[in-house]
Amino acid sequence: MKKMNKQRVTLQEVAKHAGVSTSTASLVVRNNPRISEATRKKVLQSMEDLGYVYDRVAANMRSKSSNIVGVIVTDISNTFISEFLIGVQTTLESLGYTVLLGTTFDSVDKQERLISTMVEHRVGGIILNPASKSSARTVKQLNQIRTPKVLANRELSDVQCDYVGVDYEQGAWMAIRHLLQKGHRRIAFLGGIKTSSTWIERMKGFKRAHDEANLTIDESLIIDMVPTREGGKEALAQVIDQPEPPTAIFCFSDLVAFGVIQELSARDIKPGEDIDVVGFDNVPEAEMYHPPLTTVSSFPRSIGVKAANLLYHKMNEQDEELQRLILKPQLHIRETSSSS
Amino acid sequence: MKKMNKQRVTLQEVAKHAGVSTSTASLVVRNNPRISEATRKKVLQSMEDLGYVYDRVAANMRSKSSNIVGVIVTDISNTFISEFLIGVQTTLESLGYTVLLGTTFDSVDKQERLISTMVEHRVGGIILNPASKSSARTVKQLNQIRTPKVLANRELSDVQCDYVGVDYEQGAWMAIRHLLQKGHRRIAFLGGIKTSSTWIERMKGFKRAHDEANLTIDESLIIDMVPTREGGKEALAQVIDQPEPPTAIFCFSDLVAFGVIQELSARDIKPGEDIDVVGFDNVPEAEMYHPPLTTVSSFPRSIGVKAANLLYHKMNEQDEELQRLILKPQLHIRETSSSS
DNA sequence: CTGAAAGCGCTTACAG
DNA sequence: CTGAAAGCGCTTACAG
Repeated sequence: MKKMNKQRVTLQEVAKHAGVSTSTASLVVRNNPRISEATRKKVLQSMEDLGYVYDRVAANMRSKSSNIVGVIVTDISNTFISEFLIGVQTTLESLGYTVLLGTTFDSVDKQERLISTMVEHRVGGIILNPASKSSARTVKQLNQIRTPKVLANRELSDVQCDYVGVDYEQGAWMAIRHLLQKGHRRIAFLGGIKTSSTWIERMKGFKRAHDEANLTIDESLIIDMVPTREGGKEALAQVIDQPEPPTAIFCFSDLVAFGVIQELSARDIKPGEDIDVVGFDNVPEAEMYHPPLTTVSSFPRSIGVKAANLLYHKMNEQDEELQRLILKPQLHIRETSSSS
Repeated sequence: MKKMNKQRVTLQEVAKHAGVSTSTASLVVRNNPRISEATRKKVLQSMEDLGYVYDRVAANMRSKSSNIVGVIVTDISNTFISEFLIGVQTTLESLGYTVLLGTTFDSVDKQERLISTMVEHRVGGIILNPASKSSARTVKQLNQIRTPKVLANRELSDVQCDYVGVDYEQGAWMAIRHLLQKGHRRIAFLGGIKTSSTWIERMKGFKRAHDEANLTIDESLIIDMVPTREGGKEALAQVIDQPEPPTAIFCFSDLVAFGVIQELSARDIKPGEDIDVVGFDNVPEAEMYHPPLTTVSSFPRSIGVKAANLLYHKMNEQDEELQRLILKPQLHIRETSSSS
């Protein structure tokens, strides 16, 4: 809580200096066209002379509006999220909004507090990339707040809310079908939290591809684990020493895949030769990795852009209809699954 | 600009409902201890009953304070920056502040606009990771604003401001000395903008190490280029086809090094065998890269934490003394320079 | 320990 | 096209 020592120049002082009323000065700062050119110039000159700085806080307060948007994400160090955030930011900024950022690190408690903080700060809208274990309490909280909001990357059932994300099921299906076509019959699915919609959707695709090939899934090859590099390592360790280890691995995310590959290398197992690995997200590193990682594009930046635009509409129109925007994923076949 | 349709419950209504005065209610929300337990309970109950949400905007407005801090960075997709941002965010959040985020993408114009926006939003303080080409105008703007501010990662001469960063000179010196000890005599320095303090500091270390070994620097081996993967590729291309190519490469950042390695691979030159490569930053990918990259730790997260703490002090004490916090870097020798 | 009044710096009706 | 007054939802002195 910082006390401002130096007091600001107010619009009133500007008005007095320019010899006009405060309301006239107010119209000038807001570029209202019904002010004569002469008056406008006079006021602008006074603003310059006095070093006036517009006070958006006071303005927003009185007009009961806000050009701040709250954006809550799980983890900025995750490339997928930072790309998403860039999409959100650039779009909102170009629309004249500024981003109030919160990071949950996937903690539901933190998420709850951040949502409250955002509402207390009277943001005009909220874009939320929900924590993977978002609970019934979160749902209740979200349904209560009247601030326009958009969910991104992960859907929450029972929340009446617009949503932007990728068709995870389709992405997983494409990846698995690719592996099946290569002749694999024992495919592991590593990483991700079983209760999260992002995992469930991938699982559907995983299952659908198996069903279409008349294959049953071996549950012991499905390991639920935090979607991080460490999680990937750990999940791999659990699956690789089985009597019948998998011949291919579908990873929840590229980050998980990097952990998996690292652990494979530590065991002298060569990805792309001894075992196939597929990731999800197509982060920039995937292409540069050694070996380059087969993965599914999920277009985080586009998701960000679309989420921002959607929120913008929500904020500026009384449009009641909920929207769900689902982007189509794309499979990139690289060396971790290219040898045939 | 979003108009709030549903009107909020005000503190006045809460007070009336609880049968106390507004000022008493105000003291309750601020946890002032001089309110009796009975009154407090009554008011809290009314808040609950009415679904009251504290309005920080109004509170900050009246008390002329702010618990929002503006953080302006060059690029979130850069791992160094996102790590820095995590340090800043977690620290500020634990101190009760929320972050208003701006990204300049290294554009000075954008930076200027973002600083203005932050000030107009009356942030309590600003943490700025300056764009590399920050101009005299930026300096003037920064010196004019009275908001407490801390510069991070890149120093601006002529700006009266606290600063937190790494000892880039020392880091570069360590890297070059390592290469010289390995017997290299023609070391290139690729990437980075010559006018930025981060480049200048590295150059000093580069030069000092050469001086100590009584070696002169070949200017043709120093290529100024945007510090990105692309910049690394391009810089390498300029230097590798010389009649006397370098035997080792010192890169401005790990990102540049990744570009350099990629371009080397494309030319079938093996980093760590045919040519040595050293990066700067020690991003998480450096260790995972193929081959693992020798690099210098610059501790972005610690920089973020320290910048946030420093700003916190600036905001809460009239401490006039400017501080410069310079972290010591650390050299990590890995495969791109380990064979001897 | 509690209350009535004024004010933070704007914008919003409403007059002219 | 411009002005005087009221008010956004709080907190701040100042009384009691």
